[in-house]
Amino acid sequence: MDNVFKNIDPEKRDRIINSALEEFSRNQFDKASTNNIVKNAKISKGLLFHYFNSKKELYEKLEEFTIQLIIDAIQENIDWNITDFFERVKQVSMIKGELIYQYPYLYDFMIMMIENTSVEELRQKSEEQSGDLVQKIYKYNIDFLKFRSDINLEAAMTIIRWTFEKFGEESMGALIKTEKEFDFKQLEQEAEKYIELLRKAFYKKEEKSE
Amino acid sequence: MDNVFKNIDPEKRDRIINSALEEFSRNQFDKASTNNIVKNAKISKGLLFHYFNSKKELYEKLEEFTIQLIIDAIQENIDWNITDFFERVKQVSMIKGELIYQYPYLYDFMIMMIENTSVEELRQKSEEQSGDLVQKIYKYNIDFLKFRSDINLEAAMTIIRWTFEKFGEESMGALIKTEKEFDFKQLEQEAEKYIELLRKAFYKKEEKSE
DNA sequence: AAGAAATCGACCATAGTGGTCAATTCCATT
DNA sequence: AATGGAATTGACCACTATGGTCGATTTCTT
Repeated sequence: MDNVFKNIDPEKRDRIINSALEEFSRNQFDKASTNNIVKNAKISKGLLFHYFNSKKELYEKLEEFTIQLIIDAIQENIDWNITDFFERVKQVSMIKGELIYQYPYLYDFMIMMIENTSVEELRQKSEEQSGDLVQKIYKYNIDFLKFRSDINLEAAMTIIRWTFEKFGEESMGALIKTEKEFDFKQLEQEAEKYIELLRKAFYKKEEKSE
Repeated sequence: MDNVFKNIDPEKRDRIINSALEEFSRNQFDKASTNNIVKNAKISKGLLFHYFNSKKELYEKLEEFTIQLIIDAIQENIDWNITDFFERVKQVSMIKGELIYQYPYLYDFMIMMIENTSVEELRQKSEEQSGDLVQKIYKYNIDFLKFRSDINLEAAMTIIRWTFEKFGEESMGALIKTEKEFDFKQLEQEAEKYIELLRKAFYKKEEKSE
């Protein structure tokens, strides 16, 4: 991001980022209000336009930022030595959770971004910015022999991914609604329930692994 | 809905409903524009406010309408004699598909509605308007004995439901992006892939049923 | 032909828009 | 303490879009 913006107090920086993420994920570009953004970020109008020359530029910088953030988080936090598919999925979910904890509207913003980007553009951007990372996440160094051989592997992996995505979305939704404290222990326990079930369903009959 | 509005040409009625659903699902209430709604519905401003006295009323009538529409569709189209869980899920998905075909923004509107309604309100409304229908959908007259007895039944049912929801969402997303014709055959075939897999995973080892 | 119902769209006061810029505050260096 | 450059403010601007009104016009019914 801009040199000026990069070197400011991180707490203020995150306030601005979060405020902008929220506004842009709730409204499409035209109706997103810079007035709202500065109000929620608790800065003046002038300062925002000092950091970014226009609403458009702010949005574009925000796109770059989120993409880079996610790529970095994955690259730095996945343990590629772990070969169990469920552990990999769990790790990705954990990373996602931590990101959302810091930037609550990151996910919504991403969804909106993807919706407004053409298939071809997406493919290209993913290649440019992340190399083959997206392809690797759920495939690199995974021990697929653990899966039952009589099932459709691709489909099974998709279902597992979907389950965790839905689980995350619903937990998040419930969390926002009840406004309760984030009970990490309970969440993990519930996730484990689904993991256990999917292991039973898709893995070969138990033999001690390793 | 309003007597005046109820008796008009259904084609025009749907144009208005769809236009309003789109606008309200894309923007939160304050930023949703009645100007946009009338423009896309191809009616005059005056007519909209002849049918509905205010933007607020339009929105509330729209809420009622969507809820009733969904309840009716389910009640009239589910075959409660079919006891296979996957068939039930399939039927619900089909109903959803047909509704979305007629009202493309119905789903988004519902999501937005649910997000903006408190848990307590939701529980109450569901009870009032649908009785125990919501509870029944995936439980009434289902032959649960087909499921493996060594797995968590609740969790398995949830995964199956989630899989179909995700499948629907992704298909819909892809459809909008590619703007290809709706290839129903191919879609059903792909869905069948997941059904087969989940049957293998969660049902008891095959014995001929019936 | 007449009266009623449906439909139109120009019009209104108001609120909100992205962006500017002179003025102020802050702070490191001397 | 004094200086000067950087950070920060918010009143201000021309402009657009807002929800809603209402008299005029068209369409329908008898």
